[in-house]
Amino acid sequence: MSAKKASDADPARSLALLWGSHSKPGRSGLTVRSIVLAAVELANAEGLEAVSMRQVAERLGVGTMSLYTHVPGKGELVDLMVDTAYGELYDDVDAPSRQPGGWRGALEFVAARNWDLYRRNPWMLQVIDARSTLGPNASLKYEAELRPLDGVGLTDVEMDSVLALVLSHVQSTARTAANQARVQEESGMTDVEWWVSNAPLLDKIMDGTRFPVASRVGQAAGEAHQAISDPAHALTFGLDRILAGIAALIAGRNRS
Amino acid sequence: MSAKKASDADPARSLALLWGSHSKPGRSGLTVRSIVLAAVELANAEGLEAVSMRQVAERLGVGTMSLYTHVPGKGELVDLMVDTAYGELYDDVDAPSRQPGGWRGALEFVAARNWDLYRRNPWMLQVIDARSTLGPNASLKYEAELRPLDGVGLTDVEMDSVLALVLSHVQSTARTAANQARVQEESGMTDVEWWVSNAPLLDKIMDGTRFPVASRVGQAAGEAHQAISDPAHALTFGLDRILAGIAALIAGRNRS
DNA sequence: AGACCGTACCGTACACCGTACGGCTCAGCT
DNA sequence: AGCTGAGCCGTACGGTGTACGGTACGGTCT
Repeated sequence: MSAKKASDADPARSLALLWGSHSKPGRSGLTVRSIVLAAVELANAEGLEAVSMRQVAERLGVGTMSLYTHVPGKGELVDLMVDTAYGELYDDVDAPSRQPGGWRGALEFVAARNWDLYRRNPWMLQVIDARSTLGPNASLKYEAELRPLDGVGLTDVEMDSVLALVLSHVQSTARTAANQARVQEESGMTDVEWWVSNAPLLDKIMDGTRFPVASRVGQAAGEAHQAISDPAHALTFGLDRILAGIAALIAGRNRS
Repeated sequence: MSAKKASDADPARSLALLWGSHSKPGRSGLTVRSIVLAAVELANAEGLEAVSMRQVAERLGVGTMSLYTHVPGKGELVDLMVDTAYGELYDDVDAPSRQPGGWRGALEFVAARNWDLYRRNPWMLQVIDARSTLGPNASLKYEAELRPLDGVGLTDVEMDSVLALVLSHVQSTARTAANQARVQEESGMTDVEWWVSNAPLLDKIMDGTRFPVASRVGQAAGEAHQAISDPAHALTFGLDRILAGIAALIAGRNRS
């Protein structure tokens, strides 16, 4: 009944690896660090689905099973990949706080940095949803992103909620963008090309009789964005609304 | 170079299946409909990863390869599953428009219905990100959700952006909730249990010296939600901010 | 009634995945 | 010089999607 499904990471093992000091070069140059780096490179070059133990090993010129001497399993390896990627985010823990524009400028900076992170490492979006084993870089990220919200009039719980909302928006938009890019790459067709090629069929489907508003709005949005969806626009549009909503909350807190 | 990666759906085939009238009972009772239904049941009962061609076939008391007579491949099957699930959403195309509270009440209704959809069919969250082949039910959904936004002062493009923002928020929150539930189920531990059991280690990590704000806020949020994150709270908190931001936009449009 | 044929059905096979197990090789210490 | 323990890895198992080729049956025409 308590099935251990498949390649799930053991949180305790991951934590130990994440915070431990692994510096045993071995006799064929294999290290936890080198394995994780190879896996990340592979993920960015050929997508997360290409990250198999066999492929990572091959990239390192090493037998598949050798990896298991340094890493308990694939799940833990993925946890390590995530924290490594988080390391790119901020130069130091006060980078967001240093931004001009107060909490608003800081949140815009945080959103932009996270957006860049996901654009550079699209594989994270397929992985984050699994769990969040908090390694050193993830912890630093949390601290760095919370600091500019400290002392603006929000409660501690509200600070967490506000940050979570902004991050959730960025992640969701980045996911859409990544999927769109992937589909285009796989099909070799841009959104526009796909749309015009399937237009006759879609016209029959989306006839203005049954779906008047949808066909009108879909048409307008499609022409405006030259695509089914425009992630960059969705990012700024959504962020603007969200920040306005947050500003109202803060104003209310400070007024009372 | 133009690699067909794995089990990706061919959009054209999916569209044909989605809109076509497939009603050929075959000689062992096998139908596109029955296959899709079995797959959805399986996904809800044992998770999306349990939906393999073999398992679906077994559930139907049929050989694995027999499915391929009715469905081109797994990708297309998943597309069919998604549109089937969308069928649960609204009784008719004017259900959201009938809600009290104007556009705001309608959007809250839309958010609630989509939230329920994802809670009932968590597998959709692992699938949606793949692509969005628009079947009949998806089209009806789009129309139903846009109608209450028609004539409130937004441009057509803004209507699309506003709806996308709300749906994106719900989906993102539902994803977090589903992952949390899955982790708890797999580990047999609630968030609280996990937290207290890993507390000593986490205390050493999140010491108030290096991460003062994070440890303080994390503590407060954890105690308030009795979990690492509280999806239900995140849903309403975020929706409130977003709707406030949208209200500001609409007010600006109507003032000018 | 008998023959035919298209389609539904399915058994087998292939290439991939994660990883358990057991054996080999060699660095470093005694 | 000899031993030991750790690094390394070849093989094997059960899972995946699906290509291929063969079987068996329902409906139609003679």
